Amino acid sequence: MSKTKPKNSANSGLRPTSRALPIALLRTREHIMEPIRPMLAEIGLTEQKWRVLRILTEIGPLEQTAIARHACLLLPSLTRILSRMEADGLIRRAQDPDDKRRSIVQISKQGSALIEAHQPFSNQVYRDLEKKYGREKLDLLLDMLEEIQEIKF
Amino acid sequence: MSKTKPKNSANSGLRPTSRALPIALLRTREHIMEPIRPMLAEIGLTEQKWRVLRILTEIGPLEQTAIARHACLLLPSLTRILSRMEADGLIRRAQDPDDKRRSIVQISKQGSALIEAHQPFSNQVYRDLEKKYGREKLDLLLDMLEEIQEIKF
DNA sequence: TATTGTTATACTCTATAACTATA
DNA sequence: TATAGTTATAGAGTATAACAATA
Repeated sequence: MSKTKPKNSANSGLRPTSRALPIALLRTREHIMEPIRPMLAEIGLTEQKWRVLRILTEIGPLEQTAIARHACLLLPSLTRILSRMEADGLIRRAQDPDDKRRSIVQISKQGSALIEAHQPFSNQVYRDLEKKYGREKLDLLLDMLEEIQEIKF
Repeated sequence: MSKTKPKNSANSGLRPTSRALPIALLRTREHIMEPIRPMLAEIGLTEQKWRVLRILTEIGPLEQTAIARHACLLLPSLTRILSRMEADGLIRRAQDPDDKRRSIVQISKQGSALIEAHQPFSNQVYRDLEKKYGREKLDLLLDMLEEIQEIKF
């Protein structure tokens, strides 16, 4: 019934790390990613590249500043990542004719094929999570996470 | 009432990224970290070093394998991080007399002082979050995150 | 034989600033 | 003047393997 308190020494008034949101989010993410990482390693994609492909699949052709925002990447990082992905044939870049500073990034057939080939695995991981955690609770959690992201600090 | 669906092209049966838990967790964490990062930069700590200090404060002297697990770091990364932190006087390492393979890491006075000096800021960020998001909801969210971390995949 | 931690290596990401081209 | 993206650079983290010391 009663939770065991950490028997610590110098913890004067600081929340335990399990109740510190940034750390809790990180640990949860690491835990969730554990079964997913071997799959990404197998198809030779970093998590970052994977996110870029997912976002391009979801939204469609997109300028780089927007991709960086959606994928939680800095623009200089994205530049390098996209160069490599373009060389690997996963995406294409084209100058925006209306604003020549912009370049529009689009997923390639090969990139789409990679996403599609992975989809059964991804869905299976998700179903497993639904089964072990509960569909409604998972849905609620995703709602709650979205709501936090809308807060202005 | 009805949620607006993303008007995308090739999104055949894949969850939107906002409903993919690893991405949602990452975005939420980035959003939360935004006001915290300038503070860390000011005191010259990376997020990783900050986590190590927090964990040592919470649990007390700890061997490196355990720190790595709690802080979501690989052991080789931790080795380098601790070397630097030891040189900077933030932690101390001592060989475990009972098992000479192990080394026990302990936070130093200077490290504790850094944590303490930061505490008002940390608490303020947390209160701000409670105020804008709701204390009960935040507590529920932390409970839910802890529960996910206990799932066996 | 297995475990703790270190070292080595190659790759990747982060963070910041300076820069180019365009608006 | 401001913005989109690139390049440069220094620092840091990731991932894997090999290793030494100890159990």
